Amino acid sequence: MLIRSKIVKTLHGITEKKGWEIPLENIVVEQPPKIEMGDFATTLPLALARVLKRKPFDIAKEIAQEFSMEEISTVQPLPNGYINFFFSTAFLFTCFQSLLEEPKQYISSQEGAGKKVLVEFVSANPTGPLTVANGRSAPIGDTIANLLELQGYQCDREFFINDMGAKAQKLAASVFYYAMAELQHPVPPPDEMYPGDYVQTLACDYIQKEGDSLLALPREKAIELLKQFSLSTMISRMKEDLDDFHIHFQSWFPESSLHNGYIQDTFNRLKNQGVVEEKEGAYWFLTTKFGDEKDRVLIRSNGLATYLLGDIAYHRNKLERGYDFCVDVWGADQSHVNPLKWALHTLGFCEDQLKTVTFQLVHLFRNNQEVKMSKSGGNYITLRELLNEVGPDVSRFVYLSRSNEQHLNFDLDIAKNRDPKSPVFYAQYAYTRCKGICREAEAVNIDIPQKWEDVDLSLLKDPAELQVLRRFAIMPELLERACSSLAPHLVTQDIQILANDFHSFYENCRVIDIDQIERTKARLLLVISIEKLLSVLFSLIGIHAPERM
RNA sequence: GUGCCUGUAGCUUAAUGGAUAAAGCACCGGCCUCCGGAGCCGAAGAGUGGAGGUUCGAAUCCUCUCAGGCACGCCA
Repeated sequence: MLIRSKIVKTLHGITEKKGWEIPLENIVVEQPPKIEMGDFATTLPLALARVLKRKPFDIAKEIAQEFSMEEISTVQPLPNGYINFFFSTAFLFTCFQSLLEEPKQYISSQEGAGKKVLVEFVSANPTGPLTVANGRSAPIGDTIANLLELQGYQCDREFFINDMGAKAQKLAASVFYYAMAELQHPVPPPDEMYPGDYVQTLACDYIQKEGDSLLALPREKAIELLKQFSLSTMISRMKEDLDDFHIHFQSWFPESSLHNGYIQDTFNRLKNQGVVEEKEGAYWFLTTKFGDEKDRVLIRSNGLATYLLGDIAYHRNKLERGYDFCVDVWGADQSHVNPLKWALHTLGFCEDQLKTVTFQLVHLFRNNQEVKMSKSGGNYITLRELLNEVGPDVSRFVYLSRSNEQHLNFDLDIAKNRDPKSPVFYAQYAYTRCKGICREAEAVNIDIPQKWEDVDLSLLKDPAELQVLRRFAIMPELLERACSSLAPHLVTQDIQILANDFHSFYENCRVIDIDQIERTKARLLLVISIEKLLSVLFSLIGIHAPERM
């Protein structure tokens, strides 16, 4: 059990014993704003003051007297009504030892044991390349999945391929136009030409592979073949991009696989629940019943399913595959969350089974100028260009440096050229320094301890050393919070503060000192632990841990 | 016009309704005879766009307002 929940329970026990009525969930235990204020604090006396009509300080003193936990050495009631808690040295050493033995297990929990989760992200339309805008979804979804796995969930990553839409059709028609022109049999251009140079390239690639075989086919058949070719080409390119971004999906789920009656069946179920009505030749989902401003079309008057119906069917399918819940990572331009939730509710699912994470747009800056992008105008920067320019580590770190709901300003000049202003170097440098210290220790023939039994931990008593130990102790709580709030950017923050603690320790405590060999060993063990913890945290956000820089 | 998101130090950003709003960058002042100075320590700098309200307590919740972004198709 996490230490914070333990403190809450202990406090609740005291209130029960005293006959003070306060629900467990109203007991606030939080990290104080400043390190001098301890490792945890509670505002319980403030909450009780009004009910009991007593001074907060008196209540605080009374609670402090009753409070006893082996992990807590000092319980400090304060005149303003707070109670501060300080970890005991024994607890700090216990955490240190667990971290050293199994770093990943140390920061994980069994919260989600036995539960299956599907994280769906990116799912970009396969009619164009991944861009820096929809690319933001990739590290967010991947890190959320990593965090869920850390909390014990069995987690799969899935990419939904929208291969049945009008956009795919439009792309195919444009490719057809270019292909026929290339084959000296020009046809009139489609009403709407798909933008982007890659469209014409697709036509040429097809001809290179298949020759002039298109000419022998009827128009519809030719367009269909070009569609298959174009989509599979774009998808394999996206796979390559994501691969270089160190992101791997367990499954790539094509919408077409639902077009075997499953979508129709989903529609019938909704209809049977009385939330569908025929109007003007189309079938509408009566979302106004749920408070929507207007109803939504499910089946168009031409008989084709809308994107919404397809997505409803897809989510039904996901939940029927046995996942306890789904996490969807969506761009802010996706606006059908509520209709989707209402539909799932109508189909008998619980609304909590769909958790959506919305992220805002990305603004790119170069030379202090915003780089304007517009996908419909065919003017955008691809994820591939970003990867080539700044590399996957910096890209992932910057993508995760703001909360999802904030617009992200991505400064290419700072990100590239290994500019030290980029926070990723601060963190990776900490890791490199750890490695450097170990190399130095070996160079002067000091045996590097591997187990805590080999050293005298009580030699670690400098404030900077204790600060690192306290950070170790709190780390599982920080990650639990990042996971439960589906906020991957908190991990980059946790990395920053740990790196900061390490750099301070490094400046204040010289590790290698041949005149104090026992203390050197204790400090080396601390360095090794930091290195291990950083390495696990880096893997959570998918960045590399460099031995040297 | 309607809906959603966002306005915090010169800049980029933190802050599960709680303590004197926290960091980094830039600026200023210190720190390498010693494990990588891509670092550390210190100083200065905001009362959270504005106005009300709820609360013992608000950057956080509510109302109004100003500013920016996105979405508002029988597109996906």
